[in-house]
Amino acid sequence: MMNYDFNTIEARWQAYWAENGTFKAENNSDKPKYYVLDMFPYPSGAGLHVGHPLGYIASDIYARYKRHKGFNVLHPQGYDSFGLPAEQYAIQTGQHPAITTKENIARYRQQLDKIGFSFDWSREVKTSDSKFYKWTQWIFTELFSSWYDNDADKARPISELEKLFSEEGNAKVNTVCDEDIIPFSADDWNGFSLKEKQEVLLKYRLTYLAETEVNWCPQLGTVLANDEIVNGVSERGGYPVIRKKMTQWSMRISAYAQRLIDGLNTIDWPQPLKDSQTNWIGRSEGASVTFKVKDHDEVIDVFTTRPDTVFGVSFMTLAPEHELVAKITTPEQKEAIDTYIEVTAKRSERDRMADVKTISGVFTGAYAEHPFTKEPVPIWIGDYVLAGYGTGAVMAVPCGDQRDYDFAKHFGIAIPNIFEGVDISSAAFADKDNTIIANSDFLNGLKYKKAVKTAIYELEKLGQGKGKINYRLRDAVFSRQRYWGEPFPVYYVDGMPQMIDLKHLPIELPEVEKYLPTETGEPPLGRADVWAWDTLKGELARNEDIDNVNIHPLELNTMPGWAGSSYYFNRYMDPTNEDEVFSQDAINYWKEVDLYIGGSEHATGHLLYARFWQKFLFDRGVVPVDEFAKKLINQGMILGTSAIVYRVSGANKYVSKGLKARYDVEELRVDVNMINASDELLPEDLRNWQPQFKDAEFELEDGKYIVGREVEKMSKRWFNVVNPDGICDQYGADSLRLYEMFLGPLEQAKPWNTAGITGVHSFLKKLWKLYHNGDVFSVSDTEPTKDNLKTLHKTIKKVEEDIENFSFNTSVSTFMIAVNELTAQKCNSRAILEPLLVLVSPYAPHIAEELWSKLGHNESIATAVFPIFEEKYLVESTKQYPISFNGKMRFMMELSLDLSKEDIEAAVMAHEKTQQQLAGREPKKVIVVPGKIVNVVG
RNA sequence: GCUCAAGUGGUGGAAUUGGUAGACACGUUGGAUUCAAAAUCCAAUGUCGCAAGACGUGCGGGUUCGAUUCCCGCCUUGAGUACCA
Repeated sequence: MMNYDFNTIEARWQAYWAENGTFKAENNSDKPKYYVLDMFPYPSGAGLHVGHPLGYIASDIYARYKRHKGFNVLHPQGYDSFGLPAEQYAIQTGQHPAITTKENIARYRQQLDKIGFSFDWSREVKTSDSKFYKWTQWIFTELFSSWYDNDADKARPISELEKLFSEEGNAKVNTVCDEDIIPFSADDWNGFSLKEKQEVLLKYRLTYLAETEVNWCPQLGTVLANDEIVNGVSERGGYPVIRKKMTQWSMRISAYAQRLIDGLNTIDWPQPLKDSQTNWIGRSEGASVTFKVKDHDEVIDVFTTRPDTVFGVSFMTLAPEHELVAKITTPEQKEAIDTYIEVTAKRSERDRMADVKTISGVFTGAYAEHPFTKEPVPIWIGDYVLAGYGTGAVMAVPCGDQRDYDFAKHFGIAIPNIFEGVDISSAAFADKDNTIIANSDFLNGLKYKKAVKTAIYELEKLGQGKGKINYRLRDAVFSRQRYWGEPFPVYYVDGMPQMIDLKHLPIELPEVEKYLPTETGEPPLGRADVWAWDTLKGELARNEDIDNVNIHPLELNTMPGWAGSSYYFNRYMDPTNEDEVFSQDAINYWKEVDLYIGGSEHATGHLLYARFWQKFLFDRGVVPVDEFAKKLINQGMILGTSAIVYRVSGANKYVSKGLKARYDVEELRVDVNMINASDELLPEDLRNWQPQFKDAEFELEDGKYIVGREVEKMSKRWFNVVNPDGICDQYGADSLRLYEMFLGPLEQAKPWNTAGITGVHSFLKKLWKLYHNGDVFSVSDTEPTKDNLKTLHKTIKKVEEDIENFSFNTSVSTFMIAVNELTAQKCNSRAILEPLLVLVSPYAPHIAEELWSKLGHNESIATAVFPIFEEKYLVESTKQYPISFNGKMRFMMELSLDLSKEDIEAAVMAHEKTQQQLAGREPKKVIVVPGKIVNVVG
């Protein structure tokens, strides 16, 4: 009866926590606040496997620890519930995505509840809930109503820009906007029609509508953002992606490029993640240089990081997509150019990336004029120049850039050398640090840095260039031709987008009979009949152009997956507020996430967009801080350990791993849940697993069938998925939690192997026994012994350090040692066993609660105070030797061995040199190594 | 190619950051208990060696009384990124 009955215990305490709202966070408290957040999951149909909860367990331990330490902890959870899989399932089955999503969420919740997390479920959010996406839509309208002021370096209301325009035109406005801005005066502005004004303002807004070249995925029937493309194919599904011009909503994230880089210095995030964001933003300093095209009015702007090499220019290269190509190509070259463009356009992004070695290009027949020498410079096109980076055109300096060099060699273009004392007969010279410029007029004899400055200065004098910082980061396309996403709060009048006022939000997703694009190529929302019309009437009434409204006055695209996840962390602070996205009281109390745990795969997606929105909301005074997460930890992936059986080719016979070399065998993956701790598979289990194995024969080694193992991603197709529910049923949630932590360092990828869980499971049984005498719960009020106290305080110290350093794996070992020691000491003293439970409780909360209540407590252990470490219980047993040298008395402590005072003194004197290095520092202890030497540690 | 991270027993991994390398756990072997199994408990388990001992943290050097830890040069693996002008 008094056995460790984890199933009953866990169910009891999970129910208790739910009933008593144990983990409900208050929005104000005398205690200091602490906000621990997990990246909320996408509720997929497959449910959770043991890899998913890893980060949740770590954050849960930390959240529970912080509670013990006296913090008011916010630890919420929710669902990123808009997304493609539910939509694709809907397309195949006709099932409404809302229904599948609801089912999946229920399943997730059930699985999460089984693990015993301390989530405050009263704050749950779902991005697909209209009560939530009302605010996603509102933030969109706020972005639309804002522009970026470079002088103030922040976003400002668009009304202030209109005022500026009406007073002084756009000449003095320093902003991040579309490139094709035409100058106008205040008078011009005031004379513009309403539509003209709207057209102009659209070029300045932080979210804007523009015809852009987008990544179009025909199979998915939608556009993708750059971070949704991996190796030239779609991240989801792996389908080809082509470039296509479409009118799309975009987010002017490029306005925040510099602040997104700078902000990284103020937050405690993993360096690799910061590096990858810095890399993605891709800042490079250089100059923009304007080349005039001979016999044309056109000019070509290029971006270069090496304006110092401007005299080395011997040709220019445009991207095949460059808009000037058609205008400047001579009649003689037209055919060759057209053919080349056609061929390049057909090559998919992937082919182009795979084939970087082949040099190709065509001469346009046109020439540019060198800004200084006025010499003609031939203009080529070539696909090594990317339309999407810089201006899509380069000034080619073959002596200084290897790609230009290869291109020049291939087409027999001149390679003038402008570097002093450098041989460029076989390769370009790109070493900036050792550059001395030659053959370059006013730049002769200058080193790199000075030459860059001088070149920019001279270009500015000519009005043909200026210093420029270029970013790789592109504005983010925000439209998706999908059904299962947030509808835009947008309608059109005379082709111009209008925002729907907050009082009419949310604009809810309409019902449609099919989830596919319409026959006319409109997004799925085009299937709904003038949806949300009632909402719109009020909006439209205030607009005099009501007669011009098109058939579909509403925006038919939906928002991308990252919309809702870009601010959800703030919404948890006040999740049920219907009047505001969150109250100022709530946001000023919680401010930001103190600890955020999630996967590193979101480095250039979610985590960048969320920082962008946070900075925008900060600019507009909605949030008090401009970085949303102070500290971030990436948990490593848990990998599956697949099990492999070896089938003799052409037979239904399976040979054990050690015998496979004797046969011609095929490898088959089988369910890992059938394999025991020594990689053994019982033939009977395999025969029963799938019909194809029913009559299988086996050749064993030493009477056993041993499988091969392979570590790979946990996935249904490899039969290596381990389900947390099964583990909870068999060993308990506490065992699962401990084992996930015990597997290895949190941030490291590591393979799962269920076999090892017996170790932590038997620890829990030993812990249980420590509080029992036979079958009877038994803890005494006897004074703890010195050894008892030493064990306890050693454990407090280590566990506290471990949690603060997020090395949860080692504290599990520490607990095991403690329990073993206390068992050996036959300790049953309440003064030891009570604090020990508090230490264990973040890791194994259910067993801790059970024993805690048996100790007579009425309150949950979650409210208990973390025990305080006292050094005196550890040092008490060590001996101290007074030692003098350099005329000063020093205190030494011998740690582990019985050496005489003389031995130690002699050893110390023998190493005076070391002592001198330590001059001024007070030595604290001596480490003694048998037969060896001694040193003083400061 | 570039950037970053990491290489420790049969396995996952420890090592107070320069101080007795291999904690803790899995696995393996032997033993106790049992009619038997499960469970539990005890012992052994880096390599070579009967032993004393020697050798051992990817490889080669260096600093140090002392190096898994610091420095230099290689090798390997993993992750990210890639014609970025």
